[in-house]
Amino acid sequence: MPPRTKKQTRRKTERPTEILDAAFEEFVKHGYAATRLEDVAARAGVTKGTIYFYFETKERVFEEMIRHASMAFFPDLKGYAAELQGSYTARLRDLIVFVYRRIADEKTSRETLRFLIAEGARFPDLVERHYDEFVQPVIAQFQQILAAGIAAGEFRASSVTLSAEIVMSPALLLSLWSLLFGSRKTIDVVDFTEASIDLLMNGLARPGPAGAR
Amino acid sequence: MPPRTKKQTRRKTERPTEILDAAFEEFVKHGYAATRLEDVAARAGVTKGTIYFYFETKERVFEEMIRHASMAFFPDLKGYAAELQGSYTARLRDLIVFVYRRIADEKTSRETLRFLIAEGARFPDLVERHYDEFVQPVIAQFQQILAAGIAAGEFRASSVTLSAEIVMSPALLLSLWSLLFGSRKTIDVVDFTEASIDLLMNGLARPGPAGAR
Amino acid sequence: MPPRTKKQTRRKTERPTEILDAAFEEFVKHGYAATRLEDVAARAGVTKGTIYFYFETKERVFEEMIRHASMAFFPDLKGYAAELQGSYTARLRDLIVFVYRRIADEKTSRETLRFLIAEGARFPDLVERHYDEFVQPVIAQFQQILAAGIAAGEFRASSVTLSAEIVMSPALLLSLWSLLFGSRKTIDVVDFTEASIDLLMNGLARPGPAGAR
Amino acid sequence: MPPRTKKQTRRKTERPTEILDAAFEEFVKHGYAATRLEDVAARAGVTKGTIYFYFETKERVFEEMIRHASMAFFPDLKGYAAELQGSYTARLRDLIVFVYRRIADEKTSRETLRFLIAEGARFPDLVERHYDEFVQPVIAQFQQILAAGIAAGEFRASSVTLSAEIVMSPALLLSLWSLLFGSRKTIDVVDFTEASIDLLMNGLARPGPAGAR
DNA sequence: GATGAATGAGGCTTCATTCAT
DNA sequence: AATGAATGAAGCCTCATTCAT
Repeated sequence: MPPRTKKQTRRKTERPTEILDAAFEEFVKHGYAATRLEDVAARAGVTKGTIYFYFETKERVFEEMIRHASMAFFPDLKGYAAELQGSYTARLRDLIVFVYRRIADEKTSRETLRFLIAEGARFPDLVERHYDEFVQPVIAQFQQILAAGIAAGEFRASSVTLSAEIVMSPALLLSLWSLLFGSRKTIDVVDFTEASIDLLMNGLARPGPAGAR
Repeated sequence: MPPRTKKQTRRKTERPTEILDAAFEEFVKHGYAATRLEDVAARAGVTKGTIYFYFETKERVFEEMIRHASMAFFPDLKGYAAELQGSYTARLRDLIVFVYRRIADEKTSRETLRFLIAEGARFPDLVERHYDEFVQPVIAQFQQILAAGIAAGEFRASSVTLSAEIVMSPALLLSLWSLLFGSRKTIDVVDFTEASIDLLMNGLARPGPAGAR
Repeated sequence: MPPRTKKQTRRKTERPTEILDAAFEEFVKHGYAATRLEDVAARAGVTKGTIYFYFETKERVFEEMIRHASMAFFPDLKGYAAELQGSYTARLRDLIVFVYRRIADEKTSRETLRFLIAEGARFPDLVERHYDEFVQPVIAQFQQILAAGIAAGEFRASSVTLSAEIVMSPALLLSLWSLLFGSRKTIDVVDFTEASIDLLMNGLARPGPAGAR
Repeated sequence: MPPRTKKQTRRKTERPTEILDAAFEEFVKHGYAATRLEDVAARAGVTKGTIYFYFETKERVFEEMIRHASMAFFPDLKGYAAELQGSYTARLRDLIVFVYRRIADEKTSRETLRFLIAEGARFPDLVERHYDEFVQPVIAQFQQILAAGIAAGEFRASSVTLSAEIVMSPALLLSLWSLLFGSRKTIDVVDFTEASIDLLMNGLARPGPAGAR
């Protein structure tokens, strides 16, 4: 097997990915409008023309980049949730830790959130897609545990319906915080998560004889 | 004093404001980069040149517009907080309703959040300023009530410190939700707020003999 | 009256015309596609941007240039035809000389013909407009004289209808000749016109007792 | 010889022709500059690279395409003219019908005319070649009949020299008409040809006692 | 012979900014 | 104060051309 063929082949297949990776970095640095495709090309080690060989327009590059970047978000969500064991309290905690980490800690999901907020109006399909693929499923997982926990008598059944969105709120705040203040004002993710869980678990707990916790 | 002069004067004074109002609308519609100063001028009923009479650059227009838009956010926060009465639970609830409404319900603050997320890297001073003027003070108010409530034995003293940011999380999620999905996926603000308060109050409550609530 | 104002005013009014004149020259030299708007601008003594202040796209420049160039074609056709006097033979001759000169001799109409042939598919409206404003009226004038001449017994009434287009044919051949061969293969316009007229007049003449001529 | 080789060979031989045929269609549709070699390739069922295997540049493709297209114009002109019989009037009529049909009726010659008019400046050799191979010979044939007819006393000897170009004029007008107006404004070719011949024959006729016709 | 990935010069178009009036 | 004509830098995109396989 001659190395050339291999390299060529690898190239042809990987070029789009390399371009999208480069695009992610540049779009993160400058935002959609201020990013020059020429810089993306340079970062990817190709020239302008090559980008247009694989993508029709700058908008398409952006769209595909988002698609590419979000592939790694929750490939395992369903599998993870399905394997959760123990009390619902424990399951909820595990899921929270898992999801918070993904949302708040990872640059990719954080910056994708920024892109969607900033350019959502220009790319409504992307927003829609993210809702269907990530937001809705995550909420569904939380909802399921919450409902099961209530049914099992482990969680308090409130007069008002606790929406799963509330459970996710702190994670989004962490993400937002990072987007806005970067490293200038730091919130300790672990502490913050713990505090959120603490509050939530107490809020969910049934007012039992000794404050079930 | 002839009426002309008066009208003239009024005009002169209001021009910058009119321009900034127009700028807000255009920047909301297209984002910073995609907004054309010409459109801002047209919306304000002036010509491009006029904008440059009042503002040095497009960036300045943007900055001033944010400044202008955020003037109305919390002019009364301290006054409001100072007048709060009743149990700390009641005070906390009142403050939450007050703040949530401001953050989640008003287009101005919502879109300002979008601007800061989208263009914060280009305008770090604006972000800094918003932290100092709005984020920090709001947090401080919450912190204060929380601390007082704990001191008074009304709130549970947790092993982990409940940061005020957590209390604000649901409001930001509402805001984000609106920024991302607009009117497509609606969350009922009142219900959501009630549920958040319900959860929070239970989470804060001391595990008393009968589940204080 | 200060000279500045005058110059300014003159400029504002004449700029589009100056640009179109420059455009004509450049389009003639290189054709539509190969003409660079930057060269047009340079020739007009302005910069690229100025062209876009007056015209939306390159296509618009082209269209307007054609419109502008063709203004001078036959502003006086009807007036000229109306003033024709003498026998129909004489009138026909005069009209032929008048029209041939315009079509065959003038660079403007010649090059416009080239533009329409070359780019007509891209600018169907222009072609349509030229038919309505120039082709059809010219034909009508010829038709009228021919009909009147026949009615007056001056021209032979043929079994086949002599269309006016035939009368114009030699003029178009001259024009084409010039477009194709430029100055390389010259046809003497005056001689050619005379020969055409000679042939036509004999062709039209009634086979009278002594060969009316 | 295995069939493959045969097919292969046939292919190899026909490839350039297939490409030129495809090029003709594309150049007709979009003109020289706006035609993409990629589209030519696609139409020919090959890839861009293949075109460059057979032709050096786009200009060469164009030149060869014109050469190829014009092969079928008048392969038989001399033969045809040589075989003409009967009176010179009859011969002239036959030649006219023959030539008009070729010039006015066939898409290939018509579009070639358009190419020469549109791009002649860029390809002066092509124009020269067409003059030598088609224009001049056709004119020569007409000239010959005309001269012979005059010499034979069948045609009138005018004081002005009747150039053969005049005889061809109506055919070119038909061609032009089609180039400009396509099928929108139609001229009936047969009627028009008849009328042209009618006029010409009368114009050429000697003013005999009874108007020879 | 044929492919198709890659190149890069070149041109159209946009728009923030200037400035004479 | 305000206008609006004019500028020119900058970026997207096209496509003829090349070349390794």
